[in-house]
Amino acid sequence: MDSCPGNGPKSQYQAVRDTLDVVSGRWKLVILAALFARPFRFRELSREIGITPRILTKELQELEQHQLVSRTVLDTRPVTVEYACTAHSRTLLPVVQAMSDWGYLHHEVVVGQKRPDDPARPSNLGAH
Amino acid sequence: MDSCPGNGPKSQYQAVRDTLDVVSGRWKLVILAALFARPFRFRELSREIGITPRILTKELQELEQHQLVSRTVLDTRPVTVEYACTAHSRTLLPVVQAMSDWGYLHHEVVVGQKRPDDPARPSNLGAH
DNA sequence: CTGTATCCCGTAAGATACTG
DNA sequence: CAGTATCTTACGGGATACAG
Repeated sequence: MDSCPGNGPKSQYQAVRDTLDVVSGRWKLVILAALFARPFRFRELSREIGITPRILTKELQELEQHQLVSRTVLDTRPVTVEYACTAHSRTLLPVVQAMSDWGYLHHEVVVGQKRPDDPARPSNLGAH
Repeated sequence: MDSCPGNGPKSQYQAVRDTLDVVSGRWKLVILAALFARPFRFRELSREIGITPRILTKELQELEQHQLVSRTVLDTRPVTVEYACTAHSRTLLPVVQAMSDWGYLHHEVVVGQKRPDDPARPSNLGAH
């Protein structure tokens, strides 16, 4: 209420910062985007998005601490681990969706052309 | 469509990455959030969000290169410079809005209480 | 006031190899 | 397969002082 009417002026920035603190780096939102589609096993996820094991481990641990991914050890032979999104992480879907949408848009603006496999802008994030 | 039905599987991650490449770091989206409310002068913006001049310069330059902020030199004495959001940057509003919303939500979840000045969740981003 | 110039540090993140 | 251990590099980002 210092300069602009209405409410929560600076806390608005703080809210953005709070979110950035949780999904910082250039991997967490990509990981979540993948897990929104379907669960993945460790190695599978690693290859899917092109991230090295070391980084993936760290990112997944941080996401787990924030209740944004679930880790399930499957009783297979050899043991496999499945990572999936959580109810809480699903509240981040609008963020990921908005970023995904904008990524397409910006690509068109900058490159001036659409991507090959882009029928009519999917939006199939929560479609598993 | 390697594994999941529908369309654009991996390009979805790529779209998120494209966006992250543009708004990376923990300042650009905060800067845009501020400029969505109203234009700011350099020093004013620096103080508003608590960022040092050096970083602010760099961030603004990068945003300018992506056509996400406009820089206007005002003929005052001494000279002042006004930064404002652009038409293109306004397309990022959903991203910033989603992040802002989630920041509030997450704060409530984690801290278990709302902020002082939070009547009913504002959403006054594009309200200038 | 609007920036720039240094100096400096912590950490994100990649490469590679290895263990259970 | 799921992860860990090092080692290394790049860069984001802060402090401070200075210039136009």
